[in-house]
Amino acid sequence: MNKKHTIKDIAKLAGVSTGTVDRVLHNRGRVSEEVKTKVNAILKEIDFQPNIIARSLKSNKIINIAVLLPDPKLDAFWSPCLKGIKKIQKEYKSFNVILKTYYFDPLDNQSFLNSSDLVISEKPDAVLFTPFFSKESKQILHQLNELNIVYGTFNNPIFSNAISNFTGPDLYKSGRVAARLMDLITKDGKIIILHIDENYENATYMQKKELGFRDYFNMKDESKNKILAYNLKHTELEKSIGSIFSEHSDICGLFITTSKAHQVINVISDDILKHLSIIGYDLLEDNIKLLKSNKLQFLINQNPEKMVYNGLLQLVEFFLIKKDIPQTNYIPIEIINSENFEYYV
Amino acid sequence: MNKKHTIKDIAKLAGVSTGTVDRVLHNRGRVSEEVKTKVNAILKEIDFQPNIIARSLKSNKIINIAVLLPDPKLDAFWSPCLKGIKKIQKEYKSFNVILKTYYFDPLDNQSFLNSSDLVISEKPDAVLFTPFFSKESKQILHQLNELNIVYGTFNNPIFSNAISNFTGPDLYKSGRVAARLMDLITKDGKIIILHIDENYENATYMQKKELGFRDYFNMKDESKNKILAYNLKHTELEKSIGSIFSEHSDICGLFITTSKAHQVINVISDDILKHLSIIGYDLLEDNIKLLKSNKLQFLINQNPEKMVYNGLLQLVEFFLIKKDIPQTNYIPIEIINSENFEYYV
DNA sequence: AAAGAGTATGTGTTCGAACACATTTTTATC
DNA sequence: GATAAAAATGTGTTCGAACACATACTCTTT
Repeated sequence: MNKKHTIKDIAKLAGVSTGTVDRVLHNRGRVSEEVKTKVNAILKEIDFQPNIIARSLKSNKIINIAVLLPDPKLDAFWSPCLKGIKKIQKEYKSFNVILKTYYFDPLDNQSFLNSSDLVISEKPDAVLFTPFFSKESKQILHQLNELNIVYGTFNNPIFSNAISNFTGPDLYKSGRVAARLMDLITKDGKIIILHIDENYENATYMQKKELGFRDYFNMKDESKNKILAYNLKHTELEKSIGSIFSEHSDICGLFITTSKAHQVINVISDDILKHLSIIGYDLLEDNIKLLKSNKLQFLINQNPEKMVYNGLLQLVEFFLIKKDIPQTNYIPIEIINSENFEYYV
Repeated sequence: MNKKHTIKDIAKLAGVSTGTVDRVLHNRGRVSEEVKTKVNAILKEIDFQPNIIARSLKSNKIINIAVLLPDPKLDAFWSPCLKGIKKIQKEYKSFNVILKTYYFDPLDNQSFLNSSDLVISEKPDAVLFTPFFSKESKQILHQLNELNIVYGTFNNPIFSNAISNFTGPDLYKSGRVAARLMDLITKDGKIIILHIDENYENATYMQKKELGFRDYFNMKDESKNKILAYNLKHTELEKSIGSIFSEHSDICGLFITTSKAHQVINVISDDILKHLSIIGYDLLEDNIKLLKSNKLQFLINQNPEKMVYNGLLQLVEFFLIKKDIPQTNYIPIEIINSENFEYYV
């Protein structure tokens, strides 16, 4: 009953030739309304799924997809992305899918534009990119739309009313997950939220994490904790952290909204650390070391590999099986502690 | 440069026909040593990778895979497995992969044997099954080996020296993950490990979780907690739990090693619950309710869907691309709290 | 040297969908 | 109603690998 149907079967059922079925399937050429309706009815009835194998064997179309992301050499957070790219490449090689990777300097918005120009000049069929700098990203989106290039974005959302596609974490939820963890592992005292980043746009979406974090605590009846937030530059970390701790004596928790927890912890003395609960982001080697030595209690994994993998999968399936590309595709917010990190690296 | 080569190219290069190339590739029929060497040299030189698309289009071999697991209607833990099965089915339908699911009663080892007999009588190419009852499972393994049926096991390991394949959690690690969580959310007091299950074999591997859990605490310098373990039957839960709590006054944490946390929590009064930290397993509806209402702090997700998906993937890839089947394939130990569960259900 | 067996190699069809091309049917125009 | 143009539909080839079948070549054996 789960028999595979072919266009031949459908042709027979509809009393037409395979060519006509093909025309109906692809809205190619002309078919009389009457026949069209009949074939479509049959297609629907038996839920016809064309054999992708045969399809991609025949069509020698090559699907070129470009991936644009910050250079992993400049920020280690991005290096797991390469695994996701390789995985897709391997799985879809026989389907004539070709991926090409382009980097930019995450501290330099001109470099972002240059790389995107290069991407666009090569006229790929689709582009997956990190909308790292929001103003420039909107510019790129505009170009891609003009040229009818399919695209997806990943890692951070971009606030644009242009119809977009995004694969990544729900930042608000991410903050709530951290808050729940923090709530469970701290007693009374102040909790400090630290945003460490000099990129303004980046800071914008860090705010979402903060909002989620605060909301969790606000929604609780008892407010055992007072929550304060700071924006710090990583170049002045030691000084800033020092002054925060001298100003507040009863800090019980730190929530670091970026992958830079290791930089923060490095400038805090062990004496103080002993009484602190710290939650950070991302499985960088330096962060994992701290997890192992119990200086850091939890990491939240944004899973860059999965982001890229899922993002690319959507694009690939759009071409291969004409699957719609969803507006947003949230990936799981993964809680990591000292005992389960190895499954995620 | 990364040009795709076909057997036709190779035939031309070697000055033979495609039929001969085919014979060399598959060691089928007879080919003179001379030609064989020559063709092999060319195959190696250009690193020939046959087009799996074309291969599976042509080969009308149907790959029949049977999946044997407890009836989800009798134990809800198993129902996510069906999603994993459907996913593989959909992805590999065009590759002529056909899956068939068989159930057994998890409380009845005869039913397990009956179902496995049925599976074997249908002579599938491969079988993925839960070795739920260990003695019977060894018997099944033996039969499968005799009949040269490829197989994989999932969910729980089976302790047999027969070469096997297992997809599932590292139970020891799972215990450690729980222990780390428990350590962070409890202060001084007793921690109770509860095994709830009437199946002896099942209990055997629950021991592994207990060992991991205990080891974590043993390896710490300070031993703030005393750990006790009990085996309970779910039919006598109320009585047993009652007597445990009347015997020990300073219980601060419960670690329930099965998916039955909801049953335990239901027989504990809210007054007592308020001072308890509880960690359980698996995202059953009843458990999630408790997570939401904060009566349960953490759940560890064994991700039945992923177990089945990964297990089946290994079998499918064995047939499709002759990929070796690994001995063990541990899946991530996922930490779930009230804020991130929705990504996993 | 012819017949036959065994070995080595070549050819042709197939899988299902895509698409170019061929053919038939309908419609418009005089 | 003949003819051309346009519309509708049918047929045949192709993608790359698998495999059945056909053919060619080699070596015995009489």
